[in-house]
Amino acid sequence: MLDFLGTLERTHTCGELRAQDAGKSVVLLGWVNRRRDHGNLIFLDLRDRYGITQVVLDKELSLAAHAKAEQARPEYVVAAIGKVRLRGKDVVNPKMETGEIEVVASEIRILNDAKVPPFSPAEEAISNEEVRLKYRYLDLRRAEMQHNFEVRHKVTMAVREYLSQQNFLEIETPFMTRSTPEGARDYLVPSRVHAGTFYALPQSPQLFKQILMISGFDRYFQVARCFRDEDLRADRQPEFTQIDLEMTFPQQETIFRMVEGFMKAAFAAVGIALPTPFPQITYDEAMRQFGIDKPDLRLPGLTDVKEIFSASDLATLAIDPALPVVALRIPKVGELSRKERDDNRPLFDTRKGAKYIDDLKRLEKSFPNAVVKLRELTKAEEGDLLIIVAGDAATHIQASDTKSEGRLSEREIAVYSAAGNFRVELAKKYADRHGAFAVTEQVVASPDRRTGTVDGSAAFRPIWVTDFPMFEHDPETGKWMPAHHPFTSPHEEDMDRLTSDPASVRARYYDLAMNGLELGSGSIRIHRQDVQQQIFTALGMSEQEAKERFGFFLEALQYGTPPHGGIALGLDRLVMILAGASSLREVIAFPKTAKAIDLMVDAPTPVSEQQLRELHIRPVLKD
RNA sequence: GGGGACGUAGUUCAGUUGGUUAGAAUGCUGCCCUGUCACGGCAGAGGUCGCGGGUUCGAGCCCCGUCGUCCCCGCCA
Repeated sequence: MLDFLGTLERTHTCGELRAQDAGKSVVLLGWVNRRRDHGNLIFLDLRDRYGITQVVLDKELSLAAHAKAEQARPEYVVAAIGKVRLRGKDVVNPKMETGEIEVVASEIRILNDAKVPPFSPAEEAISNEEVRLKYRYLDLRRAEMQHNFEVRHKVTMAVREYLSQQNFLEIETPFMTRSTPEGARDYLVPSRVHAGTFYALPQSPQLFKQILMISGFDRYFQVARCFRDEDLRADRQPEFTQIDLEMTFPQQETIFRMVEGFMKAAFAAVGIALPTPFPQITYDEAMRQFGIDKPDLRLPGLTDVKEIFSASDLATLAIDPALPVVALRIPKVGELSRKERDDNRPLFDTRKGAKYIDDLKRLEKSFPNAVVKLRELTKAEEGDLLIIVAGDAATHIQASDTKSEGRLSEREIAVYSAAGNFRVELAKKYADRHGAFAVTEQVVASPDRRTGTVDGSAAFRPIWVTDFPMFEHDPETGKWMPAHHPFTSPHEEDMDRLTSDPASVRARYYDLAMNGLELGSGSIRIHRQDVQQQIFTALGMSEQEAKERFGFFLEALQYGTPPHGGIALGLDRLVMILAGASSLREVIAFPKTAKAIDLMVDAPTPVSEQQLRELHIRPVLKD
């Protein structure tokens, strides 16, 4: 039989009571975490968001309460009414925050029972994700998940607080908006009122926030939900949250200072000191030094080692002399066996004409001096893994390769990114050996974060990546495509090369990366209609076409648009880093599977004929 | 769209070269137990080996297909 709550009110949470509360009469309400039944003596561990407190039932002291506790099972919801008692010296539990006390119950009320759960929220060991997602409410009861969402809340609050202090206004923008054929696939919402037309869920509030600048709001931000109908990854969900902001009259540095400010505040909110300002690197430098546009600074970058080989050496090794020769170094990995090296082969991308040398012993036999110089240049220490990456001479530079004064060509990028991706893969694989990632885990797990502030300078390595190329070359169509959305402003001094040498044009576009993860990106926008038109022209988009796609926006641009710019940061990814999680699903309350299914509510589902008819939709199903 | 890993008790997993009655731990149920805290002891229940087809005297194991979960490429900022 279940009991009524009656007028009972909670006096303390289950994580609150300490030695100095001994003697107090208390009412605890919570879930049965565990029950230890010793016959005439029963221990109930009562759990809520705040912690766990041991409740004792002594048959001799209270027969009725003891009898109730006998019926209690894991995840029952229970009220314990009684007195706080200091535990005897030999039964103090130092592993529990409330371990110095216990509550001697005079009355137990079972407020609700529970089916036997498919897995226990009391266990730390995690069940398989399919089960976790189906029974998400049980999964979310686990201490780890409760902690993740506390982190998420604190980070969000700190960001809101900081931006609000800096005069930013939080303004909401529509979920039901207009489909724009740029970027990702849209999620569509059919209109009932207008047959055959659709709203789209926003991939980001991009155009709205720019229009808010035109509207004179000066500083806008939003904790904004975004929707993209693309295939998922561990760090990609179909709906995700961005800290989206935009401001008028900014220099790039103005935006950096804002973001650094709220990042520092967000980290401080969870007890981590993050030094500012963040370092900066240009896109080209990032590619040269890390082979990737989201460098992980916790490990050494690439080293240019072309000089260690003579021209004839390069020829002997079948290395293309026109392309970069770089070394990657992973500390403390030790010498790899033949088998280990074989196993690593699939991690290297040879598709775009890059190759690598990982057998230094063999190299040393023919080129002893080169290896000596290699060790010098890379500052390698004993036991560091060194691998040389270069262009394969057998793959000839194709006519489509993009050569432009001062910029990296496609094939150069191919070599750098093959090296950069290999570096990342090997770093993941040998994480136990180099220990650079463990530093982050230690800070995340540090208990000192609750009481004070932990130094996060080695564990969290943010970096601004600036001056991305304005255009990307599409080898299939031979056309120049916008590397970002087409409202990104080019550098003013590169404007005259828009059509003559598009590859050389730098965008006023920047990314914030941290620990090898892209946290966010933004840009200084185009505020002049004539410049916008030039960009469309450079992209081969006719005036007519531009009007059809973005007419409303081009119209707005003509009514006194101030210079403006902004950024959007992935809140989920930020929280993921701070929670030490390896998937976004750990920091999103109700996430979707890799096939974009919600296993708990079972969505998506078919809908009734009637609903479809009202929406003027007829499904076309493949057999 | 493509590649890979996995799918056996509620859960986590083992299951030999294809062989007779599919195991362990944990959870669950019952009984016992006054200082446990992952309590302990005894007894017990619990299986469509994801699903469908095939090979075979015989399939959890081999083959084909299919579904689901995860990771990656493509895609996506």
